[in-house]
Amino acid sequence: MSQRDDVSSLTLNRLSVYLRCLRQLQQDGETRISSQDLARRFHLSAAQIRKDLAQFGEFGIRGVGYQIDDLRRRLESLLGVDREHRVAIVGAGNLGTALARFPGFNSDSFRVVAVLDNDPQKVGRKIAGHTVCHSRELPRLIPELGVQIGILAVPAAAAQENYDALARAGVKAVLNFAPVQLETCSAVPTKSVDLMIFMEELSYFLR
Amino acid sequence: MSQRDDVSSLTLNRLSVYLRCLRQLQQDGETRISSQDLARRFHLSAAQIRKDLAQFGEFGIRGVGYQIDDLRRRLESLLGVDREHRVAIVGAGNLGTALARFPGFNSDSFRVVAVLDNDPQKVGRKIAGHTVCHSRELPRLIPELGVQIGILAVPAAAAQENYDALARAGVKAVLNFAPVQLETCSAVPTKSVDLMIFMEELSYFLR
DNA sequence: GATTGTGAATAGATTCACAGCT
DNA sequence: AGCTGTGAATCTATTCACAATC
Repeated sequence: MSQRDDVSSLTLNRLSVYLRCLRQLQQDGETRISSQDLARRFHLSAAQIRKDLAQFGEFGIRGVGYQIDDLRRRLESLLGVDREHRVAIVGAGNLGTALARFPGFNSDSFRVVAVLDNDPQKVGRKIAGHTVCHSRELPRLIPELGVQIGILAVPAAAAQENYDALARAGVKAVLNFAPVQLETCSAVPTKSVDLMIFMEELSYFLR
Repeated sequence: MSQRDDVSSLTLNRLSVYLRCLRQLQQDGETRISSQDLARRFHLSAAQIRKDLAQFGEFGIRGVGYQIDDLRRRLESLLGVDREHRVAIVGAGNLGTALARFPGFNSDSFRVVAVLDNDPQKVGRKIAGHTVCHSRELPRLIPELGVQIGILAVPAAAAQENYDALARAGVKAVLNFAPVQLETCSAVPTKSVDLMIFMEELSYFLR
Protein backbone atom coordinates (compact mmCIF):
# COMPACT_ATOMS: atom_id res chain seq x y z
CA MET A 1 0.00 0.00 0.00
CA SER A 2 2.56 2.52 -1.15
CA GLN A 3 1.40 6.09 -0.78
CA ARG A 4 3.70 8.51 -2.49
CA ASP A 5 2.33 11.96 -3.03
CA ASP A 6 3.60 12.18 -6.58
CA VAL A 7 0.60 10.58 -8.22
CA SER A 8 -0.64 12.72 -11.07
CA SER A 9 -4.07 14.17 -11.14
CA LEU A 10 -4.67 12.39 -14.44
CA THR A 11 -3.94 9.04 -12.87
CA LEU A 12 -6.12 9.72 -9.84
CA ASN A 13 -9.01 10.75 -12.03
CA ARG A 14 -8.70 7.57 -14.04
CA LEU A 15 -8.72 5.53 -10.83
CA SER A 16 -12.10 7.11 -10.06
CA VAL A 17 -13.30 6.07 -13.48
CA TYR A 18 -12.07 2.52 -12.97
CA LEU A 19 -13.80 2.40 -9.61
CA ARG A 20 -17.07 3.45 -11.14
CA CYS A 21 -16.73 0.83 -13.88
CA LEU A 22 -16.01 -1.90 -11.34
CA ARG A 23 -19.09 -0.98 -9.33
CA GLN A 24 -21.16 -1.21 -12.47
CA LEU A 25 -19.67 -4.60 -13.33
CA GLN A 26 -20.33 -5.87 -9.85
CA GLN A 27 -23.96 -4.78 -10.13
CA ASP A 28 -24.08 -6.70 -13.38
CA GLY A 29 -23.01 -9.77 -11.43
CA GLU A 30 -19.46 -10.09 -12.80
CA THR A 31 -16.72 -11.25 -10.45
CA ARG A 32 -13.54 -11.13 -12.54
CA ILE A 33 -12.30 -8.99 -15.39
CA SER A 34 -9.13 -8.53 -17.44
CA SER A 35 -7.69 -5.13 -18.26
CA GLN A 36 -8.51 -5.81 -21.89
CA ASP A 37 -12.20 -6.51 -21.26
CA LEU A 38 -12.45 -3.51 -18.95
CA ALA A 39 -10.92 -1.33 -21.64
CA ARG A 40 -13.18 -2.68 -24.36
CA ARG A 41 -16.29 -2.33 -22.31
CA PHE A 42 -15.74 1.25 -21.14
CA HIS A 43 -13.60 2.71 -23.92
CA LEU A 44 -10.40 2.84 -21.93
CA SER A 45 -6.81 1.72 -22.58
CA ALA A 46 -5.78 -1.70 -21.26
CA ALA A 47 -2.10 -0.81 -20.96
CA GLN A 48 -2.95 2.34 -19.09
CA ILE A 49 -5.20 0.55 -16.64
CA ARG A 50 -2.34 -1.82 -15.81
CA LYS A 51 0.22 0.99 -15.53
CA ASP A 52 -2.08 3.06 -13.34
CA LEU A 53 -2.77 0.19 -10.97
CA ALA A 54 0.88 -0.91 -10.93
CA GLN A 55 1.80 2.35 -9.20
CA PHE A 56 0.09 1.12 -6.07
CA GLY A 57 0.84 -2.58 -5.96
CA GLU A 58 0.11 -5.84 -7.71
CA PHE A 59 -3.63 -6.13 -7.70
CA GLY A 60 -4.17 -8.67 -10.44
CA ILE A 61 -3.44 -12.32 -11.09
CA ARG A 62 -1.28 -13.06 -14.12
CA GLY A 63 -3.02 -15.19 -16.65
CA VAL A 64 -6.37 -14.47 -15.03
CA GLY A 65 -7.21 -10.80 -14.51
CA TYR A 66 -8.56 -8.81 -11.60
CA GLN A 67 -10.95 -9.93 -8.90
CA ILE A 68 -13.58 -7.20 -9.17
CA ASP A 69 -14.60 -7.07 -5.53
CA ASP A 70 -10.99 -7.05 -4.34
CA LEU A 71 -9.85 -4.40 -6.79
CA ARG A 72 -12.87 -2.23 -6.01
CA ARG A 73 -12.07 -2.31 -2.32
CA ARG A 74 -8.43 -1.50 -2.90
CA LEU A 75 -9.31 1.47 -5.09
CA GLU A 76 -11.82 2.71 -2.53
CA SER A 77 -9.18 2.52 0.15
CA LEU A 78 -6.59 4.16 -2.07
CA LEU A 79 -8.85 7.06 -2.95
CA GLY A 80 -10.00 7.31 0.64
CA VAL A 81 -13.65 6.84 -0.24
CA ASP A 82 -14.03 3.92 2.15
CA ARG A 83 -14.60 6.42 4.94
CA GLU A 84 -16.91 9.40 5.27
CA HIS A 85 -15.57 12.89 4.68
CA ARG A 86 -17.39 15.84 6.12
CA VAL A 87 -18.07 18.69 3.76
CA ALA A 88 -19.01 22.35 4.25
CA ILE A 89 -20.48 24.42 1.46
CA VAL A 90 -19.64 28.12 1.53
CA GLY A 91 -22.09 30.16 -0.50
CA ALA A 92 -25.81 29.40 -0.55
CA GLY A 93 -26.64 30.89 -3.94
CA ASN A 94 -27.87 28.88 -6.92
CA LEU A 95 -24.78 26.76 -7.14
CA GLY A 96 -24.33 26.22 -3.40
CA THR A 97 -27.95 25.18 -3.15
CA ALA A 98 -27.67 22.75 -6.05
CA LEU A 99 -24.51 21.27 -4.52
CA ALA A 100 -26.14 20.85 -1.11
CA ARG A 101 -28.83 18.78 -2.80
CA PHE A 102 -26.38 16.79 -4.95
CA PRO A 103 -26.80 13.08 -4.12
CA GLY A 104 -23.02 12.55 -4.23
CA PHE A 105 -22.68 14.92 -1.29
CA ASN A 106 -24.98 12.87 0.87
CA SER A 107 -23.43 9.51 0.17
CA ASP A 108 -21.22 7.08 2.07
CA SER A 109 -18.05 8.97 1.19
CA PHE A 110 -19.07 12.61 1.41
CA ARG A 111 -21.56 14.21 3.71
CA VAL A 112 -22.53 17.85 3.78
CA VAL A 113 -22.68 18.95 7.40
CA ALA A 114 -22.88 22.73 6.98
CA VAL A 115 -23.96 25.40 4.52
CA LEU A 116 -22.73 28.94 5.10
CA ASP A 117 -23.40 32.36 3.60
CA ASN A 118 -22.68 35.94 4.59
CA ASP A 119 -26.04 37.26 3.35
CA PRO A 120 -28.35 37.82 6.36
CA GLN A 121 -31.26 37.14 4.00
CA LYS A 122 -30.06 33.59 3.49
CA VAL A 123 -28.93 32.82 7.04
CA GLY A 124 -31.54 30.72 8.83
CA ARG A 125 -33.09 29.30 5.67
CA LYS A 126 -33.29 25.54 5.26
CA ILE A 127 -31.47 23.96 2.33
CA ALA A 128 -31.56 20.20 1.90
CA GLY A 129 -32.08 19.78 5.62
CA HIS A 130 -29.35 22.23 6.63
CA THR A 131 -29.96 25.58 8.25
CA VAL A 132 -27.73 28.14 6.56
CA CYS A 133 -25.21 29.57 9.04
CA HIS A 134 -23.52 32.93 8.85
CA SER A 135 -19.99 32.87 7.42
CA ARG A 136 -18.67 34.47 10.58
CA GLU A 137 -19.39 31.17 12.33
CA LEU A 138 -17.00 29.41 9.98
CA PRO A 139 -13.93 29.39 12.26
CA ARG A 140 -15.99 27.79 15.01
CA LEU A 141 -18.07 25.38 12.90
CA ILE A 142 -15.33 23.78 10.83
CA PRO A 143 -13.43 22.24 13.75
CA GLU A 144 -16.60 21.62 15.75
CA LEU A 145 -18.22 19.61 12.97
CA GLY A 146 -14.96 17.98 11.91
CA VAL A 147 -15.16 19.34 8.37
CA GLN A 148 -12.32 18.15 6.13
CA ILE A 149 -13.44 19.45 2.75
CA GLY A 150 -14.64 22.95 1.96
CA ILE A 151 -16.61 23.80 -1.17
CA LEU A 152 -16.36 27.37 -2.42
CA ALA A 153 -19.55 28.42 -4.18
CA VAL A 154 -19.16 32.15 -3.63
CA PRO A 155 -18.68 35.01 -6.12
CA ALA A 156 -15.20 35.51 -7.55
CA ALA A 157 -14.51 38.53 -5.36
CA ALA A 158 -15.17 36.61 -2.15
CA ALA A 159 -13.33 33.42 -3.07
CA GLN A 160 -9.84 34.21 -1.77
CA GLU A 161 -10.93 35.41 1.67
CA ASN A 162 -13.16 32.39 2.13
CA TYR A 163 -10.42 30.05 0.99
CA ASP A 164 -8.12 31.62 3.56
CA ALA A 165 -10.78 31.30 6.25
CA LEU A 166 -11.34 27.62 5.42
CA ALA A 167 -7.59 26.93 5.44
CA ARG A 168 -7.14 28.70 8.77
CA ALA A 169 -10.10 26.83 10.25
CA GLY A 170 -8.37 23.57 9.41
CA VAL A 171 -10.02 22.06 6.33
CA LYS A 172 -7.76 19.62 4.51
CA ALA A 173 -8.92 20.24 0.94
CA VAL A 174 -10.96 22.72 -1.08
CA LEU A 175 -13.09 22.46 -4.19
CA ASN A 176 -13.42 25.90 -5.75
CA PHE A 177 -16.16 26.91 -8.17
CA ALA A 178 -15.32 30.61 -8.29
CA PRO A 179 -13.65 31.83 -11.49
CA VAL A 180 -10.37 32.97 -9.95
CA GLN A 181 -6.80 31.72 -9.70
CA LEU A 182 -6.68 31.16 -5.96
CA GLU A 183 -3.45 31.69 -4.08
CA THR A 184 -3.41 28.36 -2.36
CA CYS A 185 -1.29 27.19 0.51
CA SER A 186 0.28 23.84 -0.31
CA ALA A 187 -1.07 22.22 2.85
CA VAL A 188 -4.61 22.58 1.54
CA PRO A 189 -4.83 20.95 -1.89
CA THR A 190 -7.32 22.72 -4.08
CA LYS A 191 -9.17 21.76 -7.19
CA SER A 192 -10.84 24.45 -9.27
CA VAL A 193 -13.85 23.84 -11.44
CA ASP A 194 -14.40 26.69 -13.83
CA LEU A 195 -17.50 26.45 -15.97
CA MET A 196 -16.63 29.46 -18.07
CA ILE A 197 -13.32 27.88 -19.08
CA PHE A 198 -15.11 24.70 -20.17
CA MET A 199 -17.58 26.73 -22.20
CA GLU A 200 -14.83 28.73 -23.85
CA GLU A 201 -13.04 25.53 -24.77
CA LEU A 202 -16.18 24.31 -26.52
CA SER A 203 -16.69 27.70 -28.11
CA TYR A 204 -13.30 27.30 -29.80
CA PHE A 205 -14.68 24.42 -31.85
CA LEU A 206 -17.67 26.36 -33.16
CA ARG A 207 -16.44 27.81 -36.39
CA MET B 1 -5.26 33.64 -37.95
CA SER B 2 -4.15 30.05 -38.19
CA GLN B 3 -6.79 27.62 -37.04
CA ARG B 4 -5.45 24.14 -36.76
CA ASP B 5 -7.58 21.74 -34.80
CA ASP B 6 -4.65 20.25 -32.96
CA VAL B 7 -4.58 22.72 -30.11
CA SER B 8 -4.51 20.93 -26.81
CA SER B 9 -7.21 21.32 -24.24
CA LEU B 10 -4.57 22.47 -21.77
CA THR B 11 -3.52 25.30 -24.05
CA LEU B 12 -7.10 26.36 -24.74
CA ASN B 13 -7.89 26.44 -21.05
CA ARG B 14 -4.88 28.61 -20.39
CA LEU B 15 -5.98 30.99 -23.14
CA SER B 16 -9.23 31.42 -21.22
CA VAL B 17 -7.24 32.22 -18.11
CA TYR B 18 -5.12 34.75 -19.96
CA LEU B 19 -8.25 36.36 -21.34
CA ARG B 20 -9.71 36.72 -17.89
CA CYS B 21 -6.48 38.25 -16.61
CA LEU B 22 -6.37 40.74 -19.47
CA ARG B 23 -9.94 41.84 -18.77
CA GLN B 24 -9.02 42.40 -15.15
CA LEU B 25 -5.94 44.41 -16.12
CA GLN B 26 -7.97 46.50 -18.51
CA GLN B 27 -10.46 47.25 -15.76
CA ASP B 28 -7.52 48.32 -13.63
CA GLY B 29 -6.66 50.82 -16.37
CA GLU B 30 -3.52 49.11 -17.71
CA THR B 31 -2.84 49.26 -21.43
CA ARG B 32 0.33 47.20 -21.92
CA ILE B 33 1.88 44.19 -20.21
CA SER B 34 4.83 41.87 -20.67
CA SER B 35 4.58 38.10 -20.36
CA GLN B 36 6.75 38.38 -17.28
CA ASP B 37 4.50 40.85 -15.48
CA LEU B 38 1.42 38.88 -16.47
CA ALA B 39 3.00 35.75 -15.04
CA ARG B 40 4.08 37.44 -11.82
CA ARG B 41 0.73 39.03 -11.25
CA PHE B 42 -1.42 35.96 -11.80
CA HIS B 43 0.96 33.14 -10.85
CA LEU B 44 1.50 31.87 -14.37
CA SER B 45 4.57 30.98 -16.42
CA ALA B 46 5.98 33.64 -18.73
CA ALA B 47 7.54 31.18 -21.17
CA GLN B 48 4.31 29.28 -21.38
CA ILE B 49 2.26 32.39 -22.08
CA ARG B 50 4.55 33.21 -25.00
CA LYS B 51 4.54 29.64 -26.33
CA ASP B 52 0.77 29.41 -26.06
CA LEU B 53 0.22 32.67 -27.92
CA ALA B 54 2.88 31.87 -30.50
CA GLN B 55 0.74 28.99 -31.77
CA PHE B 56 -1.69 31.49 -33.20
CA GLY B 57 0.47 34.31 -34.48
CA GLU B 58 2.74 37.10 -33.34
CA PHE B 59 0.65 39.15 -30.98
CA GLY B 60 3.33 41.04 -29.08
CA ILE B 61 5.98 43.66 -29.74
CA ARG B 62 9.56 42.64 -29.02
CA GLY B 63 11.19 44.75 -26.39
CA VAL B 64 7.80 46.12 -25.34
CA GLY B 65 5.21 43.47 -24.51
CA TYR B 66 1.56 43.01 -25.40
CA GLN B 67 -1.06 45.66 -26.05
CA ILE B 68 -3.77 44.54 -23.64
CA ASP B 69 -6.78 45.65 -25.65
CA ASP B 70 -5.41 44.15 -28.85
CA LEU B 71 -4.45 40.83 -27.29
CA ARG B 72 -7.77 40.59 -25.47
CA ARG B 73 -9.64 41.01 -28.75
CA ARG B 74 -7.50 38.44 -30.51
CA LEU B 75 -8.05 35.89 -27.75
CA GLU B 76 -11.78 36.57 -27.80
CA SER B 77 -11.87 35.99 -31.51
CA LEU B 78 -9.69 32.91 -31.23
CA LEU B 79 -11.87 31.33 -28.57
CA GLY B 80 -14.98 32.39 -30.42
CA VAL B 81 -16.35 34.37 -27.51
CA ASP B 82 -16.71 37.52 -29.58
CA ARG B 83 -20.05 36.19 -30.79
CA GLU B 84 -23.07 34.83 -29.01
CA HIS B 85 -23.56 31.07 -28.76
CA ARG B 86 -27.00 29.69 -28.09
CA VAL B 87 -27.27 27.11 -25.37
CA ALA B 88 -29.89 24.53 -24.43
CA ILE B 89 -29.97 22.91 -21.01
CA VAL B 90 -31.30 19.36 -20.91
CA GLY B 91 -32.42 18.40 -17.43
CA ALA B 92 -34.26 20.81 -15.15
CA GLY B 93 -33.29 19.29 -11.80
CA ASN B 94 -31.14 21.04 -9.21
CA LEU B 95 -28.13 21.31 -11.43
CA GLY B 96 -30.00 22.28 -14.60
CA THR B 97 -31.83 24.95 -12.67
CA ALA B 98 -28.64 26.34 -11.15
CA LEU B 99 -27.02 26.39 -14.60
CA ALA B 100 -29.98 28.19 -16.16
CA ARG B 101 -29.49 30.93 -13.58
CA PHE B 102 -25.71 31.03 -13.93
CA PRO B 103 -24.70 34.57 -14.99
CA GLY B 104 -22.13 33.21 -17.44
CA PHE B 105 -24.94 31.58 -19.38
CA ASN B 106 -26.71 34.87 -19.89
CA SER B 107 -23.71 36.85 -21.02
CA ASP B 108 -22.45 38.24 -24.31
CA SER B 109 -20.91 34.92 -25.33
CA PHE B 110 -23.41 32.35 -24.15
CA ARG B 111 -27.15 32.61 -23.94
CA VAL B 112 -29.52 29.97 -22.67
CA VAL B 113 -32.47 29.80 -25.06
CA ALA B 114 -34.13 26.59 -23.89
CA VAL B 115 -34.48 24.35 -20.87
CA LEU B 116 -35.82 20.84 -21.40
CA ASP B 117 -36.90 17.94 -19.21
CA ASN B 118 -38.83 14.73 -19.70
CA ASP B 119 -40.66 14.96 -16.38
CA PRO B 120 -44.25 16.17 -17.01
CA GLN B 121 -44.14 17.69 -13.51
CA LYS B 122 -41.40 20.05 -14.61
CA VAL B 123 -42.63 20.86 -18.11
CA GLY B 124 -44.33 24.25 -18.16
CA ARG B 125 -42.53 25.60 -15.10
CA LYS B 126 -40.59 28.83 -15.39
CA ILE B 127 -36.85 28.74 -14.69
CA ALA B 128 -34.83 31.92 -15.03
CA GLY B 129 -37.33 33.26 -17.54
CA HIS B 130 -37.54 30.05 -19.56
CA THR B 131 -40.53 27.78 -19.73
CA VAL B 132 -39.36 24.20 -19.42
CA CYS B 133 -40.15 22.26 -22.61
CA HIS B 134 -40.61 18.53 -22.92
CA SER B 135 -37.57 16.61 -24.13
CA ARG B 136 -39.58 15.22 -27.01
CA GLU B 137 -39.56 18.73 -28.48
CA LEU B 138 -35.76 18.62 -28.62
CA PRO B 139 -35.39 17.61 -32.29
CA ARG B 140 -37.62 20.51 -33.31
CA LEU B 141 -36.36 23.17 -30.88
CA ILE B 142 -32.60 22.81 -31.40
CA PRO B 143 -32.60 23.79 -35.09
CA GLU B 144 -35.48 26.22 -34.66
CA LEU B 145 -33.71 28.19 -31.93
CA GLY B 146 -30.29 27.82 -33.54
CA VAL B 147 -28.79 26.06 -30.53
CA GLN B 148 -25.09 25.29 -30.94
CA ILE B 149 -24.21 24.06 -27.46
CA GLY B 150 -26.10 21.47 -25.42
CA ILE B 151 -25.67 21.08 -21.68
CA LEU B 152 -26.44 17.67 -20.23
CA ALA B 153 -27.71 17.96 -16.67
CA VAL B 154 -29.63 14.68 -16.61
CA PRO B 155 -29.13 11.52 -14.52
CA ALA B 156 -26.38 9.14 -15.62
CA ALA B 157 -28.82 6.65 -17.10
CA ALA B 158 -30.36 9.25 -19.42
CA ALA B 159 -27.13 10.90 -20.56
CA GLN B 160 -26.26 8.81 -23.60
CA GLU B 161 -29.70 8.97 -25.21
CA ASN B 162 -29.86 12.72 -24.69
CA TYR B 163 -26.37 13.18 -26.07
CA ASP B 164 -27.41 11.23 -29.15
CA ALA B 165 -30.57 13.30 -29.50
CA LEU B 166 -28.59 16.55 -29.23
CA ALA B 167 -26.05 15.35 -31.77
CA ARG B 168 -28.77 14.28 -34.21
CA ALA B 169 -30.58 17.59 -33.76
CA GLY B 170 -27.45 19.39 -34.86
CA VAL B 171 -25.73 20.87 -31.82
CA LYS B 172 -22.05 21.52 -32.38
CA ALA B 173 -20.74 20.84 -28.87
CA VAL B 174 -21.86 19.31 -25.59
CA LEU B 175 -20.99 19.95 -21.97
CA ASN B 176 -21.84 16.86 -19.94
CA PHE B 177 -22.40 16.85 -16.18
CA ALA B 178 -23.60 13.25 -15.94
CA PRO B 179 -21.16 10.79 -14.39
CA VAL B 180 -20.73 8.53 -17.44
CA GLN B 181 -18.16 7.93 -20.15
CA LEU B 182 -20.22 9.08 -23.12
CA GLU B 183 -19.77 7.45 -26.46
CA THR B 184 -19.23 10.62 -28.42
CA CYS B 185 -19.26 11.16 -32.13
CA SER B 186 -16.20 13.11 -33.18
CA ALA B 187 -18.24 15.76 -34.96
CA VAL B 188 -19.68 16.90 -31.65
CA PRO B 189 -16.83 17.72 -29.28
CA THR B 190 -17.76 16.98 -25.72
CA LYS B 191 -16.40 18.07 -22.40
CA SER B 192 -17.35 16.18 -19.28
CA VAL B 193 -17.46 17.72 -15.84
CA ASP B 194 -17.62 15.10 -13.16
CA LEU B 195 -17.98 16.37 -9.62
CA MET B 196 -17.55 12.98 -8.03
CA ILE B 197 -14.19 12.55 -9.72
CA PHE B 198 -13.01 15.91 -8.39
CA MET B 199 -14.15 14.98 -4.89
CA GLU B 200 -12.41 11.63 -5.05
CA GLU B 201 -9.22 13.32 -6.14
CA LEU B 202 -9.37 15.54 -3.06
CA SER B 203 -10.27 12.58 -0.90
CA TYR B 204 -6.98 10.95 -1.91
CA PHE B 205 -5.09 13.70 -0.09
CA LEU B 206 -6.94 13.25 3.20
CA ARG B 207 -4.78 10.82 5.09
C1' DG C 1 18.05 47.48 -22.54
C1' DA C 2 13.98 45.02 -22.70
C1' DT C 3 10.99 41.59 -24.39
C1' DT C 4 9.20 38.58 -27.85
C1' DG C 5 9.24 34.28 -30.50
C1' DT C 6 11.45 29.86 -30.96
C1' DG C 7 14.64 25.83 -31.41
C1' DA C 8 16.76 22.79 -28.23
C1' DA C 9 16.52 20.46 -23.74
C1' DT C 10 13.95 18.49 -20.19
C1' DA C 11 10.16 16.46 -17.96
C1' DG C 12 5.91 13.94 -18.05
C1' DA C 13 2.39 10.79 -19.96
C1' DT C 14 1.06 7.14 -22.93
C1' DT C 15 1.76 3.17 -25.71
C1' DC C 16 4.30 -0.84 -27.10
C1' DA C 17 5.94 -5.31 -26.60
C1' DC C 18 7.41 -8.99 -24.02
C1' DA C 19 9.36 -11.49 -19.88
C1' DG C 20 7.36 -13.70 -16.03
C1' DC C 21 3.42 -15.90 -13.62
C1' DT C 22 -0.72 -18.77 -13.13
C1' DA D 1 -2.64 -20.33 -23.39
C1' DG D 2 -3.62 -16.02 -21.36
C1' DC D 3 -2.94 -12.00 -18.75
C1' DT D 4 -0.31 -9.07 -15.63
C1' DG D 5 3.46 -6.04 -14.58
C1' DT D 6 7.16 -3.38 -16.58
C1' DG D 7 11.28 -1.57 -19.13
C1' DA D 8 11.93 0.64 -23.42
C1' DA D 9 10.05 3.60 -27.02
C1' DT D 10 7.16 7.11 -28.37
C1' DC D 11 4.50 11.01 -27.97
C1' DT D 12 3.16 15.36 -25.58
C1' DA D 13 3.95 19.29 -22.63
C1' DT D 14 6.81 22.46 -20.29
C1' DT D 15 10.94 24.98 -19.45
C1' DC D 16 15.26 26.91 -20.84
C1' DA D 17 18.08 30.02 -23.17
C1' DC D 18 19.11 33.02 -26.78
C1' DA D 19 18.80 35.19 -31.50
C1' DA D 20 15.78 38.55 -33.50
C1' DT D 21 13.48 42.78 -32.88
C1' DC D 22 11.87 47.09 -31.09
